[in-house]
Formats: sequence, C-alpha cells, structure tokens
Amino acid sequence: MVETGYQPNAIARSLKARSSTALGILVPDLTNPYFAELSLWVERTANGLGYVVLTAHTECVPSVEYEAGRALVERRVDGVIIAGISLHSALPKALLDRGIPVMLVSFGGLDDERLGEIDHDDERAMEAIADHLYTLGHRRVAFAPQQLREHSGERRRLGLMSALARRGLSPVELERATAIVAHNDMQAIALINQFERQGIRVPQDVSIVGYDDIPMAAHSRIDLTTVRSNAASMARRAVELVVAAAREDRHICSRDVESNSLIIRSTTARAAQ
Amino acid sequence: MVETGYQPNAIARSLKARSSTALGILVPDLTNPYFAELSLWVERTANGLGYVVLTAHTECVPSVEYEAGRALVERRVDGVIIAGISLHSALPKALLDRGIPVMLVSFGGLDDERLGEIDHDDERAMEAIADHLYTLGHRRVAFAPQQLREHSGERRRLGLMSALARRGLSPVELERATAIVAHNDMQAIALINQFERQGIRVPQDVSIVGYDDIPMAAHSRIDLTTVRSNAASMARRAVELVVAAAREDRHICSRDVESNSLIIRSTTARAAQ
DNA sequence: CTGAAAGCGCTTACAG
DNA sequence: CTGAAAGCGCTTACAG
Repeated sequence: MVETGYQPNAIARSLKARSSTALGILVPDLTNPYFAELSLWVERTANGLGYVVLTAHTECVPSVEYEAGRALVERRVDGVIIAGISLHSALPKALLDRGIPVMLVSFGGLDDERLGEIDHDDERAMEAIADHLYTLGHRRVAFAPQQLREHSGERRRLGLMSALARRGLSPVELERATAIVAHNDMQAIALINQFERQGIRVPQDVSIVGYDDIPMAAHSRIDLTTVRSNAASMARRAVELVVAAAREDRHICSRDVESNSLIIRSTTARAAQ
Repeated sequence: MVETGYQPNAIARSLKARSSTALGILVPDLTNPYFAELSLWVERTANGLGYVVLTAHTECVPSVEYEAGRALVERRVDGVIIAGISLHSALPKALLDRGIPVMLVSFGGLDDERLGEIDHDDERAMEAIADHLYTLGHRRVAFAPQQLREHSGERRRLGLMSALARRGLSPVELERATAIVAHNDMQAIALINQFERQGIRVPQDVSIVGYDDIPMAAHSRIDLTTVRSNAASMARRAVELVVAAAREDRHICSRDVESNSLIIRSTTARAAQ
C-alpha cells in the first residue's frame, strides 16, 4: 500500500463526507508523563477506530488554546478531547456550539450539559491523603500548587482544605509544613529536588504526597506516596465516547467520576516533632 | 473567531491547493521524556508556521509504522518527521518516492540522498564516556540496550565497543560489569531501580551512564552521568527544513550531526576493586 | 447492474 | 475591477 499503487485522497473524501475522521486533543504539558500517557492512549485508540489525532500543546495559555481551537475548527475535526484548559475558557462552549463533541478528560466541572466528562474524584483522594497524614501525626500541612493556571487546578487544594478543616486543621505555609501535598507527581518530585538541594530531608524533615502515580513515582529512589490514576483507561473511554457521538452526530452528554486510591510509599513518614 | 462567525473550511482549501499544511511525526515512545520534548517542539514550531501535526506513536513496530505511514499518505501530509523507526523499514523510501519530504531527527544513516537528517554523533559521545570510565579505573564495562528494535539502535553499542577496543578492553556481561552504559536515560534510570531493589548500590557497586539528559537526570535523587542532547533545537530545525522543502516542492537532502557533551554527575565513581 | 453526473467548499484563472 | 465558472478528488444518488 505505502510502497506503491493508489492511495485514495482522504482530503477529497473528507470534503464529500463532511467528516474529517480526525480528532483534536488539547494537552497542557506533554512533558508531564501523565499527559504523555494520556495522549499516547488517545492516539492509539483513535487510530484503531480509523481516526487521526491532531495534538495541540497548550500549557493552558489562553492565546495558544484559542489558536489551537481555531485550527481544529478550520480543519473540521470530528471531536475534541481536552485534557486541561485555562480558567474561564470559552473554547469548550464554542466548539459545542459548532456541533463538535467535546470530551473533558482528567478534569471537569465545566457545567455544560452537552460535554462529556471523565473526572477524578479529587475530594475523596484528598480525604484519603488527609487521613493518612493525620494518622502519621502531621498537623501542619501545606498544599503545593502546579505552575499551570488550569481549570480545576484549585480543586485539589480546596479538597485538601476541607479535609483538613474536618480535622480541625487549617493549612500552613510551605516553609512551616511537616507535610506537603503537591498538585501532581511532577510537582512533588520537583519539591523533593528543591528540598534535598537545601539539605532538607524527605521524609525525615518533611513528608511529600503526589498525585497521578506516574511510572517514576514507583522508582526506588523516589518511591513517592501518591494517588493512582489510570490514564490509559480514561483515554480509551474518552475516545470511544467522542467517536460514538461524532458518528451519531450528537453531543456526548455524559459524566464519569473515577475513584483513585492512595498508594503509600516512603515519602511520607511520622511527623518529626 | 472560534466563538462565532465564519471559519473557512481548511479541507476544501487543502483539496484545491493540493497541500494539507499538515505534517506527520513518527515517534517511538512518547513515554520517554526525550521523545515527548522532541514532539512538543515539533508541534510548537509547526503551529507557528501554520502547520498542524499528526502524531503517530509507533514503538518501532513495523505493522504500526506501516499503518501510520498509510494514514499519513492518505491524508496527504506535506512532510514527515521520523524520530525513530524499525530496522530495515521501507517507509522512508516509500514516502520519498511519493514526493513527500522526510526528515530523520535524532538518528540517521538511512542512506538515501533525498532525506534530511539531524543526527547525534554517537561515536564521539561513546568515546567521551569510555574515556571517563577508563579514567575512573573501570575495566569491565557493559552496554545496556533499549527495548525498542530501532534503526541506529546498535550504533551506541558499536561506538562503545570501538572506544573500549581502543583501550584494549572488550565488553563484559551486565552481571560482571563495574560500569554500565545504557542506551538512554530511561534505560539507565530503570537499571538504577533494578539494581537498588536487589541491594546493589549505584555508584558504589556499579557505575551507570545514560544518554539524552532528560530533566529527571538532573534530579538530586538520580543525578545521572549522561550525554546532553538538545531535543528542542533539533526539533525546531527539523520542522524548518521540512516546511521549507514542502513549500518548494523538493526533498530536503541535508545532513547535520550534533556533538553532544558528557555531563558528569554522581552515578559514576571510581571502580570498586 | 453499470456508468456518467452532481456536489462537498474552497481557490484561481478568466471573461465581462 | 468584479463576478461567474472551472476544478481539486472523492462519493453517492440517479439515469440508462
């Protein structure tokens, strides 16, 4: 096929069929293995269904998202998967209004009936983390946000705050904390690096918790306490839902919430003092 | 633009213009941060030039590469960037024969005048590694290959073998080695994990060297001796070359070799005995 | 059942 | 300078 002979022109077919058999994906940061795995599985699943994937790496920068959205609309993608987006972005609604099915994966709460969502149960995860840390004797707990200004980026923080409040605790500054909950594993791993370069030991001086359970979290030298999240299965389901909706020319209108379990490893230990 | 109003149909325009303003990228493993950064910059640079990127994650499996190639040809991409491919693949030639400019990035040696290549100088890097290890007193050195059966996948091994031979050494089995050179950082980091879980210490019992200098290699807990390679600049240049060739309707026909320097960190130490 | 024609939505070359 | 027509390469509905 590739080597020789006739290859039908998919562009002409798309024009006639009014379907590009292409999907768009908006991903905040491919450098984060969690998003890399998510897009890997989106791509793999889509290919299996005869779709091609247009990847846009947005870093949650509104102008980049806007341009990416414009490109996806111009190229008439049959559906869009969003793995993260800036706060208050008008993009999802704009896409939906044009009849393009939109699937949010690994976040949610955008409040449009027409969306598809596969979200994490962050509240529950934060409750499990608070319980774990409280049991270890931690009373000064801090939250380390991510760099990206992402929708739902505050949700883990808020979830942790509530869980602490239920135990009569209020959050403290990073510097005063005996335990730090990071927005995700990449952030947690970066914190370990920062602390250890200053001579602050993890977990002897400070406990650290991540979120995602990226492969590196299980490494002997990191061995991070974290929340397991199954990027592969979320990605597969997300693609199946968008493709089904695209083929039936409708919106997705569904909401899933994944419960993620806490994986206790060695970056959390009993509070020092 | 996205929110409302007319958006020209890029499919119709492509059909008329006989140009899709789309590029394809074949990447072996997005899970490897080196390839993730490479494709991130390919995508970013391409977007800046008005191109969209179709990503195919191949794992160097011939059947997957074949399908991906077919999809890219059907969709009439204006150029293809290959970041890794299986041994003896017929794909590059097939694409070139169809008039599609092809750029190999981070490997090379495919011997077709029409190709563009930005390759690593692996020989030189392996010489620097051999020198470093020899100076530290290592006489039993092993090579740890990658999992992927990739073209040029043997080149680092062969480069190391020659460099060892120049010092009167021949390679040893992994088990007998006092120093191990891994095909890349991911492999090196995986080795550290394996060894340490068996109680073998790095670098006290065995020294380990990587290749790529992914961000994790600079982490305090990994601190890997490795070879620095600039994925971002290679990716940018690769896209510029394919796009220029595509616009002028010609092949790329150029060869670049990057010299990468050895970064000495703490996974290499004096040989034990 | 086979084959010619119309049309997808653009762009571009040409006629008025 | 403006506007109608042709054509990119398919698919599909229709005429023969």
